[in-house]
Amino acid sequence: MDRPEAYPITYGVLGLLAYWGPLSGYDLKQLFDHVLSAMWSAAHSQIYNELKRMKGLGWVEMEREEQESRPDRKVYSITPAGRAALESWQQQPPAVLQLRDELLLKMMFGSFAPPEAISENIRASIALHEQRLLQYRQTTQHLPVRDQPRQASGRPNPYASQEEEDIYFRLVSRFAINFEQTYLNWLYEAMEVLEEQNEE
Amino acid sequence: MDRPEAYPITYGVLGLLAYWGPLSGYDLKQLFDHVLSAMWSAAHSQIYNELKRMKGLGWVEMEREEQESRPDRKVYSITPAGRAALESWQQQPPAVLQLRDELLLKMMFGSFAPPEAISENIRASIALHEQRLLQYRQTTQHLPVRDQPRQASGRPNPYASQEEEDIYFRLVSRFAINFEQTYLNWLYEAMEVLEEQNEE
DNA sequence: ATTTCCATGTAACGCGTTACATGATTGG
DNA sequence: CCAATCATGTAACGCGTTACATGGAAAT
Repeated sequence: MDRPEAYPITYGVLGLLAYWGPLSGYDLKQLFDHVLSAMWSAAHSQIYNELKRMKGLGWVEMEREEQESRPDRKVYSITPAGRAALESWQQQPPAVLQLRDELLLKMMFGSFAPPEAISENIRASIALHEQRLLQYRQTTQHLPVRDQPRQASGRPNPYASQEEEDIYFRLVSRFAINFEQTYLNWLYEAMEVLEEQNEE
Repeated sequence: MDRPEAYPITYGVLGLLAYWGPLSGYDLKQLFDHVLSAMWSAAHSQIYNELKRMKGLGWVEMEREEQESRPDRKVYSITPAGRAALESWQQQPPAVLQLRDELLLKMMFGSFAPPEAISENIRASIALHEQRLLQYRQTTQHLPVRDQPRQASGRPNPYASQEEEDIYFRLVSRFAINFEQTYLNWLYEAMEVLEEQNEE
């Protein structure tokens, strides 16, 4: 059977190139951390690998920007073949969501831990998720400028206008915020339940 | 630097053995699918590997139950060393939550897809998560009987009574349900937003 | 008749993580 | 002074997934 030539993370990189325009590997890492971290994370090493893979597939092109006293920026842009691949991917059923959360796992077996250990873990988790919630609410900071050049062949995206494009971005941001709020509510509730239990 | 001798999934198996009592690899797979799937999934091949690893560490013991016309059941139970490892794990800070969701990734770049493709993906996702929500609401079906034998050396769990143990189980179940509800609400909202957009 | 359940494993493979490697510039 | 930012890669490693392997009993 054929092995797939690309994976979700490949399309994550490709999608960012389609949406944000030409970007370097470094830029892509920033975007992953600030925009996609809620649904798919990536190490910088992996991003560079995906760029190499996609260059081999002809989905992206690379142009070298020379710089002094720093490594040259290698700026990647999506090709027509890349756009076709992105569209084709969109028409295949997505893999099911996966959640991996060691805190939940520890909570599940909380009865085998000293009560202080659990409380401490919950406290740390609250701090973490409060911070994330803040970050999601002001995502637009620290993002590379979106610079989508018009090509001679017409609009690069045949499916949506600039405004319509933002609908998706807003929807996904909303999800990230909803999720963090739900998680935090649960953490606070867990904290209360466990405190009550300790008093009795 | 030392490589860790165990991973979250190792402790998932270990915790189930501590909580549910002696279990076979097959039982453990059922429990993972019905109890832990919300926070950590596992293939059966991996469970058998973890059991092997833990036996090498002395964290579990195996007893063979002979059967006719079927492979023998190998029933594993946790050892005192295993309990110590579980408790020690509980006192270390948990790794941060990770979410991987290809649907969200596709939504992010929804402007590069034919609108019908997105709607179709959302519909399928709604069906999936409605089903999961139902499952979480009636989890206690299909579970192996919990059979925690009293040992000569006293209560197996020094931290919590039977009733207190269930608090954690209930808290985590509650989380799974909250999560699915939040996800579903968002999916329905996304559906509406996209339908409105198509009408204009 | 065919799917599901019971029951246990091995083998191949690669995505994703962590660590290694380098080095000038800027801000606190 | 020291940490962070900018900037790009390679190497090692293994967790986790998918596929392979087997086969009787029971249910639909």
